[in-house]
Amino acid sequence: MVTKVLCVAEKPSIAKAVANHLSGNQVIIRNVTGNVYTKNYEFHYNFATWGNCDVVMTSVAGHLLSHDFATQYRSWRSCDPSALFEATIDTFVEEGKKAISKNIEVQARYAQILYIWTDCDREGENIGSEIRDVATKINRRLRDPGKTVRARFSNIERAHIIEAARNPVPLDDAQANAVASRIELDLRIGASFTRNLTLSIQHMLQGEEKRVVSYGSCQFPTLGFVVERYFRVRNFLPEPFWTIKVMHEQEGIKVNFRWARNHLFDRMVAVILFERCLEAKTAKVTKVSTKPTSKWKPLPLTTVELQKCGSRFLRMDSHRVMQLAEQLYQKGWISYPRTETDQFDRGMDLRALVHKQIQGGPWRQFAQGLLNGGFSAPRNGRNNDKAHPPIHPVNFVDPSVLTHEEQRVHEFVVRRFLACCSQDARGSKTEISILYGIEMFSTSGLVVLERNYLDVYPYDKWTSSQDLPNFREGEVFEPTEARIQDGRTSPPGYLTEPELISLMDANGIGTDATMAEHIAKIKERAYVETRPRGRQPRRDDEDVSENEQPFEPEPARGRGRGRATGRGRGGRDGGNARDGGNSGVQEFIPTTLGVALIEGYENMGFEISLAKPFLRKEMELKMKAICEGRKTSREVVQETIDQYRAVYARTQQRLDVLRAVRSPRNASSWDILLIVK
DNA sequence: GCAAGGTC
Repeated sequence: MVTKVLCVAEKPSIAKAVANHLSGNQVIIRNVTGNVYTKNYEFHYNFATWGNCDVVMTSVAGHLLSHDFATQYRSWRSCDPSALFEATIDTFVEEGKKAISKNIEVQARYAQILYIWTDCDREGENIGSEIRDVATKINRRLRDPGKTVRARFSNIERAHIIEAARNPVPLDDAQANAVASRIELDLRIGASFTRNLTLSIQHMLQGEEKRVVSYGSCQFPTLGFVVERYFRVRNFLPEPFWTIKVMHEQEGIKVNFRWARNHLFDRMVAVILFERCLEAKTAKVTKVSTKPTSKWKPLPLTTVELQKCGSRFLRMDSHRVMQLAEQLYQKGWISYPRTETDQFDRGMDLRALVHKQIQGGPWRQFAQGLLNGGFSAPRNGRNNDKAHPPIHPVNFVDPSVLTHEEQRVHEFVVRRFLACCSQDARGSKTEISILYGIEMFSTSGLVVLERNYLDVYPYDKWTSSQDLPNFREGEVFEPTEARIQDGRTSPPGYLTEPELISLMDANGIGTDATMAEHIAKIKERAYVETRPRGRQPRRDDEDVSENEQPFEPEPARGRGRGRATGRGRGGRDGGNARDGGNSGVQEFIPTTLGVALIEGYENMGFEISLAKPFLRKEMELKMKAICEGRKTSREVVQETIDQYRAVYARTQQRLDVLRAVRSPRNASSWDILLIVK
C-alpha cells in the first residue's frame, strides 16, 4: 500500500514552493473550503524514508491555536486583575482559523506520516506542535514514534528542499515549550497589569472614557527608549568649547583646514595653542595624498532596514511601510517582506531577477546596463534567519497599476535590489595636512569618478567636493586667515523612528514582523506623540567647511559634550551618518502619561525595571534555558510570575495612594507623575 | 477594552 504523507507548511507560499519542487509539476491543486489563501497540493513523491507516497502538501497561516482566559475571567471586572496570574487559560481554534484546522483534520485522518514544514525557528517549532495537536486528535497513530517529523530547511531553493525532504528530523519539543512559556507569560502579565492600570487610572485621564492604559513586555521598553532620550535632551547642559580655524586662499580657492584636536573645552589652553600658531607665522604642508576611495553599495534588504529607510527616505512610518510591503508581497511583486537575512543565497539566479526589470520603470536602463556587464554579486551582511531571502522584486509590475504609496515602496525595493547587484561607487580622495606652529590641521577633497550604484539609488548621496588647489609637500605658506572661534555643544535630537527601530533591534524588543506594531501601539495609547523634525539649526560645533566632502561625516546630531559622548545607542546602525539629509523625519516625544508610566516603574527600586530592555533579554535567556533542557517551561513560568507578582503588589500600593489622594475631577497626568514618583 | 507572536 502506498504511504500517505501530510505535509504542512507555516504559510501558503512555502507550501506552494515546496510542492512545486517535489512534484515535478505533476500536481493537483485543490481549494480549501472557507479559506481563499490555503491550497492543498496533491502529488506523488518517493521519499528516502518511506518510499513512494501519496502526498498532500498544505499550510496553516501562522499560529493555529489561540489562548485566552477561561470565560469566567474574560470580563474586566469579573475578578481582581491579579487573579490572572493563575487563572485557567483555554486553548482553542479561533473562528478565522477553523477552516484551516478542519482541513488539517480531514487530511490527517488517513495519513500515516505528518511532515511539518514550518519555518525553522522557535515560533515555527511551536506552530508545528500546534499542527501536531490538531492532527493527532483525529489520528492518534500519528503520535507513534517517527510518525510526526519536521523538515530542516533554510531557504526554498530546489536542491535544498529536496535535501530537506530526504532527512526528516523530530519536532523539537523544548523549543515549542519555550514559546508556550512566552505566550503564557505575555498573556498573564500583560492582561493583569493592563487591567489594573486601566481600571485605576482611566478615570483620571482627560479625553475618552475608554482609554486603555496597557502594559506589554515590548510596549514598555519601546516607550522607555523614547522617554530616556527625552530626558537626555531636557537635561542636556551645553558646554562651551573653543576651536582654531585656519583658512588659506590659493589659486583663487578658499580652503578651510580642520584642527586635528577638533575643539577644546579649556579656553586658556586653546588660546595658548592659537598664539603659538600665530607666532610661527607660516604653515608647512606635511602631507599631500591622493588615494582611491569608494562608497560601498548597500546590503541586501532586511525588514528592519526597509522600515528605517521608509522613515528616512519615504517619510512613511514603519507601520505603513509594512502594510504596503505586505500588499506588494501578496500581489506577487516582491518577496516575503519579513526577513532578517541580508545575504542572497548562492543558488539564486539574480540576473534573471534583474532581467525582469528591463521591461519598464525609470530603472529600466540601469537594469539593462547590469546585464550588459555591470552586474556584480551583492555584498553579504551578517544576518541569516535561515528562512527567507532578503526582500527583492520577484516580478516586473507596471508602476501605473500600483497606488501612489505602493509605488514608492516598490520603487525603493527595486532600486535597492538593483543597487545591490551593481558596483560600489569609486572616487579619489585627496588629503592635505599642514603643520602650523606645532598644531596639525587638515582638509580633504573628493572627486567621484564612477557613480555606479548611485545612479539607481538616489537615497545615498556622494558628490564631488570643490576642487582643491595644488599643494606640494614641504610647501610653506602664510595662512590667509587664522582665528579662534568659540561654540557650544548642542543637545541630541529627540528620538527618530529609524533610531527607535535600531534600538529595538539591538535589544531584541519585538521581531522584524512586530516592531512597527509596538511603535504604532504606544502612539495609539497616547504614551508618545510624533512630529516632523524641523530643519536642525546649524550647530556651531559642526565643522562644515566648503571643501569638506560629505563622505562619512561625523555622527549626525547629538555629538556629546566632549568627554561624556553622545547618546546611548546600541544599534548595529546606531545613528547612520546618512541622517544628514533627513529634515522631515518624525521624532518621538513622550506625553505626560508616557513619562509618568516609565518614571513610576523606574523609581520603584526593584532589581527588575519594567521600563528597561533587560527584562526581554532575561526572557530570551530563560527561553534558551528551556531549549537546552536546563529548565522546564513550568519552572520558568512560575519564577517569572513570582517576580511580577512583587512588582504588581508594589504598583497596587501606589495606585491605591493615588486614588485616595486625588478626586478624579481635578487630578491630571501630572499628579500621577508626582505621586508615583 | 488586555500581550506578543505567527500569518492573509
